[in-house]
Amino acid sequence: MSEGNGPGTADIENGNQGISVVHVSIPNQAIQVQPVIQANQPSVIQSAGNFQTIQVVRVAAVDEDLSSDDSEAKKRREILARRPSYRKILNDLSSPSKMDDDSNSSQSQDGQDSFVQANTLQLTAHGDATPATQGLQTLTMTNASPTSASNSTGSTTIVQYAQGPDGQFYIPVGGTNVQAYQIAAPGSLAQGVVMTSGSPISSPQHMSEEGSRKRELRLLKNREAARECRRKKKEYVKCLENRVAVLENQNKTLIEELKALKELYCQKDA
DNA sequence: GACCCCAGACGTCAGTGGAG
DNA sequence: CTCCACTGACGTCTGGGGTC
Repeated sequence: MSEGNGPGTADIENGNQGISVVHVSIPNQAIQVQPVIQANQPSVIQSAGNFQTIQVVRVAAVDEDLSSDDSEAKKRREILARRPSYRKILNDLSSPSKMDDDSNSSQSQDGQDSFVQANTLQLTAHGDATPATQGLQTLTMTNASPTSASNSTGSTTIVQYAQGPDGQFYIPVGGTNVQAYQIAAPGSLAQGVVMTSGSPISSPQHMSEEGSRKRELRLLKNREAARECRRKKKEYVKCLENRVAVLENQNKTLIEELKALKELYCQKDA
């Protein structure tokens, strides 16, 4: 849903495979919605937080392509079998889950800014009064997902660290609220002991200052990437679940249609 | 309250694939 | 070939719920 959407607004998406999704958000109070849908155009009505999300799905190409050649279907199957990254999958689908719960429903999810790459880094000095963090560096990852990390704000994700005069790194601890700082000596970020252990594992002598700084930066970036990856994976799963719901609904409609036609045929026959 | 279990989130490592 | 982003796997932490 685009950001400025007020009550009674609608978004129209065009996903692949000819699936058009219309999202309508209406305040929960006293609504009477009678979506006009054709027989072969099932609707999904779900409530999301304070809004009713009415999803009208038109599965056009899926039905209309039945008569087309098999090569396209093969192509599609191949693409599915190859299992590309979540980013690619979701970019292709361009239909991020709109039925998200509270955490995501208020975010901008028009399929564009949800999946932009966190590809630019900006280092800025950050004044901080904490003695251990004089010269605190702020690693700002612009274009990062708005829904990622607890310490992300808007479209930027801020990761903070500082390096003391002894070459040691100081990393904020405590999630959203930067409350305490722990010493993270170069090389101390070994698996499993990351933030909880203050004791270095390998001696700093073996690692040049430049090398350790590079390592810390790499870890910071990888940390953020992992967070982003998990978020995308969740969104991907939600997207799949939504599609399952839509297809189940369509299946139900088709079965009912078949049933009605059968009855009609039997009546005519009798 | 103490303990256990479980789900979810996190950070890190290692492997992979694409871009230059 | 190197660099980097992405992602699966692993271990850890944390909060909630259930039981005693």
